[in-house]
Amino acid sequence: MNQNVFDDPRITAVGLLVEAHAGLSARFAAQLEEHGLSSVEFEVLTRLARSPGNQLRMTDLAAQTSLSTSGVTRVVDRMERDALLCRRACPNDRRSSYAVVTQAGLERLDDVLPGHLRIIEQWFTGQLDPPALAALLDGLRQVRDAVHPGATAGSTDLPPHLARPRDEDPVT
Amino acid sequence: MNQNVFDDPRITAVGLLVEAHAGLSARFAAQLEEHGLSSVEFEVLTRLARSPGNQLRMTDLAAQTSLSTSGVTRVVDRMERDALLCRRACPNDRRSSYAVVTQAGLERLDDVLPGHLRIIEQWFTGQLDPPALAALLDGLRQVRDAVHPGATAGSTDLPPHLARPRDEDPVT
DNA sequence: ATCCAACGTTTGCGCCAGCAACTATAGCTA
DNA sequence: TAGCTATAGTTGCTGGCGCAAACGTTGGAT
Repeated sequence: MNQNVFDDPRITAVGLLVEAHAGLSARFAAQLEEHGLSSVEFEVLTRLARSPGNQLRMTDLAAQTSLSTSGVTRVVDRMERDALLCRRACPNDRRSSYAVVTQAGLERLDDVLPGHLRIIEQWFTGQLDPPALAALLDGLRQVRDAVHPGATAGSTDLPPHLARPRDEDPVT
Repeated sequence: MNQNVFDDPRITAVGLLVEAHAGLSARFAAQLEEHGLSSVEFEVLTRLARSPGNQLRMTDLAAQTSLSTSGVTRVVDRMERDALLCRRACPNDRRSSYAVVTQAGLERLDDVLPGHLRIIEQWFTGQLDPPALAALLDGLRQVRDAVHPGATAGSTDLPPHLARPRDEDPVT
């Protein structure tokens, strides 16, 4: 085993990405926990809250998160028990059901988001001057586009899966 | 709920980091699986292989990975069963034991590393021209140094799994 | 020498997630 | 209409992991 392999700049690069991600994720999780949310639950809340009618079908929710459909079933179970969202039958397709954020869920999100944004700024975006941040984000975007097929979409936000015009009623 | 919140550039930035990381991780996992390794096992192998004597104490291994000590116990159990490493009593401290990579473990690593490096180059470092890559890595390093608990020692009280006052990370 | 607090590791338990099997519905084809 | 296949969601099972308790060990204090 050649020791120098581990000094390969490619290994170093991956290490930086992984550690930056892990460090940020840990900070997020710590703040979310103060509000009684897991990272997954937070992601579910945001995905729903930004969707038309504050709702998504279970399958679409699974596609927008890193969860399988069975994982979504169980997260939604827990969050429904905690009154953060509720299931609603789909009128057109009796196989489907929507997960809909409740008022309590939206309020929880309102509680969490300011601190969440503050953390991003404190530990991530605020760590670099604007040109350096822009360069970082350009690089990340290029890697993301390469590695995440289907993530193209508008240059807008997280959900690459907006390219999933699954159902109708475009509210916003 | 204000819809514009989700278009906040800070949210976008985090989304890019998370998706780039998730995409790369998925590629890594796919290749590792071809060689019968999980990501955690690969990390354990690399951490041990680059340590003096190809060995680390369980606690130190836990500090260098994202695992708790109990997690390390179990991953070492599995890898010992698969003959990728073995435990060895610490002569100076009978509480401690070393995890030592076996020849088979080193060979497995040799099998995996070329493809691993190829994947990094194909989907990450090779996606950008050298100056852009340097800028990306500089940015990541700055964020890493900020969020990395070891680098910000003494400033905050962190959850136990974040508090890693050790020399954990010879990677970068 | 004894005590005791801290340490290293393992183990019991519970949570969470994925896979695959299952049920129910939808939609096409003839 | 009947039949076949694809789809949406849930559930049984399993494995991985963290927390906290347990156990042995260490090293310092008295």
